[in-house]
Amino acid sequence: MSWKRHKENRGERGYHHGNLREALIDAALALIAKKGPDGFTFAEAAREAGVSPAAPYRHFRDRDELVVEVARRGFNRFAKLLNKAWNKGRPDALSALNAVGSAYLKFASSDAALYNAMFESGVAPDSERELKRAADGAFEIIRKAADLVCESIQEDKRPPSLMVALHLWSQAHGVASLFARGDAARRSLPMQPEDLLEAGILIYLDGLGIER
Amino acid sequence: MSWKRHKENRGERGYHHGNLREALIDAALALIAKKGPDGFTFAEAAREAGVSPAAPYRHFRDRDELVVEVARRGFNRFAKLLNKAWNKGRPDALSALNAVGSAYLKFASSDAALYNAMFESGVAPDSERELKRAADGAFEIIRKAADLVCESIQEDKRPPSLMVALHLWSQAHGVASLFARGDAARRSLPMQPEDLLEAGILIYLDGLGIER
DNA sequence: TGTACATCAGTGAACGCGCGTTCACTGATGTAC
DNA sequence: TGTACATCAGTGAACGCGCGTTCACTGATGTAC
Repeated sequence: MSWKRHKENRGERGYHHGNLREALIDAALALIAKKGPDGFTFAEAAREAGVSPAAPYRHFRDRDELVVEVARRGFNRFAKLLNKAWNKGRPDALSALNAVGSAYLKFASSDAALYNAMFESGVAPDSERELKRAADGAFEIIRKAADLVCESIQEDKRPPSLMVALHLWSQAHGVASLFARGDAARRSLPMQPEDLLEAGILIYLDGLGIER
Repeated sequence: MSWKRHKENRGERGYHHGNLREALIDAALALIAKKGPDGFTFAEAAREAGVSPAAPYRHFRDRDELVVEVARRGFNRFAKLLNKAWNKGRPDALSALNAVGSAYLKFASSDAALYNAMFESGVAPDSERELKRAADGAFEIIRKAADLVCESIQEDKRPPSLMVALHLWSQAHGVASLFARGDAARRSLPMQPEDLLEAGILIYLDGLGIER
């Protein structure tokens, strides 16, 4: 409840909330975490934020707009985390790529509400301009990683790095969404998801013929 | 509306529906296809089946039990299709595996309602015994494929075939759920999802060191 | 073959509930002069 | 610095709606004798 800091730290607040928009997003996150991306309601988010059911309409046209905003922020945060894990490809491409993989799975499991909103909320990724920008921003990290990995392949054998990026993404998303999700639909796995993904990427890179 | 065949082929039916259970499952499928796995209601399914809102309770304890049943059937059908595509590994392991991959994606896109119920409905896969059996049955095909593929690898380099199966599954699921889904959340892709998956599997198998 | 009876599947009316949305409103905030 | 006013964010009551669930019921079906 970040808005509390703007006012008194007690429960009371004045007629104006002060930061309702943020509070609604927080509430949506909490509710998505609890009940999945379709299981939360506008009214409930308002209640959680301690505000009348009509108040959210000052900030969001409807429920959908709120979900899209949550997803957008999710992608931004996701991009930041992946970028940090990538660390400009240091100390070497392979280690950095593995770090990205782990960060991917970690995000999917510990920020399950965001990940759900981003990938399973049913919103069309291209429906909103800003949403698409944010999603592209996250994918950009994976592309950069694929680029660097491809550079170490002999030129005449070098695959299109976009394809490599898509392979990496779908492998990571597959592991995340089957075995590393943060909700009840997670499937059990006789190993750590991180290890499964790391091994898969390693084998794939061998297949590409990168030297290591 | 398979029950119609049991009765007259006209719209009328007697006091008893004749095959309400099936009709409700059909209705659930249609509604899931239209609105996603969380977007359908018990009442609406009843209406669609032309029956009073209390009638479904004779066949399903609640909404959830109906979704689980849909998912269970989905896995059974999925297993059948994959098995057919696998065709006992003929003419050779690699071709058969690719056929399985294509069948996987085809199912995800043309039976999107089933696929959604199976993987994104929020039901815990292990919550229902029969659901788990059905899901295991589908995975079993992938395991068989992985086994055969692994056999052609020099024994001292042979990876655990369970791991290989999990890699194949997550790769296929990743592509399916990002790029080959049959609903509005499908992401656009500058190539055929089948080709993306096939290329990915090929590279992966190269990395495993199978000869071909 | 007919009849009595048990079982079962679907009815329809009713209930309480929470949701989405609207409306005229009001209290707080900021700004022009 | 004070005051008048415009703007804005949130109120609270109200509405219509569809949902889930229950209930005593009733019509159809099957079976025992």
